[in-house]
Amino acid sequence: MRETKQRTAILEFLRSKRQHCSASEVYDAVRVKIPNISLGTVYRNLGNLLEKGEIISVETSDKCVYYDGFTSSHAHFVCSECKNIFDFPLTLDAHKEIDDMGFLVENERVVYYGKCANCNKK
Amino acid sequence: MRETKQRTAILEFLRSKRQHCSASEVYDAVRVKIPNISLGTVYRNLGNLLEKGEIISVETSDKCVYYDGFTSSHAHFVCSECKNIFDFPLTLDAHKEIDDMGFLVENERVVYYGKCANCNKK
DNA sequence: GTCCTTGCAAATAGTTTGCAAGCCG
DNA sequence: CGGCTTGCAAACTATTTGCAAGGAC
Repeated sequence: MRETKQRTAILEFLRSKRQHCSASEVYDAVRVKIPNISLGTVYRNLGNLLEKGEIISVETSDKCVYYDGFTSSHAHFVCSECKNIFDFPLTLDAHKEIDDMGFLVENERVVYYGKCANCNKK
Repeated sequence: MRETKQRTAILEFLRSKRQHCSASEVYDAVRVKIPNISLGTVYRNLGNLLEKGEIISVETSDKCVYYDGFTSSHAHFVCSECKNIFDFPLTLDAHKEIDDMGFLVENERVVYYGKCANCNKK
């Protein structure tokens, strides 16, 4: 994978922004630095980075995919009210039972849906 | 929610088929019984049933959503090799810590990606 | 009869892709 | 230089939606 200013900018943005972003949010943000970058390039790079494990993705009930530059295993909580996404640590032995059956877990995605502490109070 | 033959057929199919299906698989299956049912109707009903909690959905790395008529909480394992989706029970206290922080978990989605026991052997 | 639901077809929208030009190594 | 990468725009594809006709209650 070659290092290009486009790819670097995308990765830097996702890592600096401690929040989950859709492709078009990444596009808008990176366009500040590289005004003529194209959406296609953003998608291609997000795909590459995902494949190399440099970023991860989260599916919400929205139709679009969210990307996250913080890759260490963690669970996501999606608030149905304020739409924020929160991070939580993952319980380590969650898939022990599955391992024991001979399955190889390469990746796990844990997403909780509900109301965050703040919205739940109201 | 009115009971229509379309909705009944869709739900029956998803419940009888102990497997996860995309909208178009549901469409194809239901079309055997109701030849002139439309894809739009399938999508509308899947949406309704999802909202009422009569079915659940799974996102895989594919771009389409899979539906499941077996609604009791369970985790999914998606095999990257044979593309099959396996069900596993969920550890019950997985989100205790999140509850304790005042968050309300209404729904949880746990998906493991990797190689199933069979493909892992090869 | 009311109004939710359907079939149809057109519209959306996120994402992917083909291609010629550009740039990294 | 070679070939991965880009910008652009057109193509795709899953899903949604407007509308008039149909059917459940």
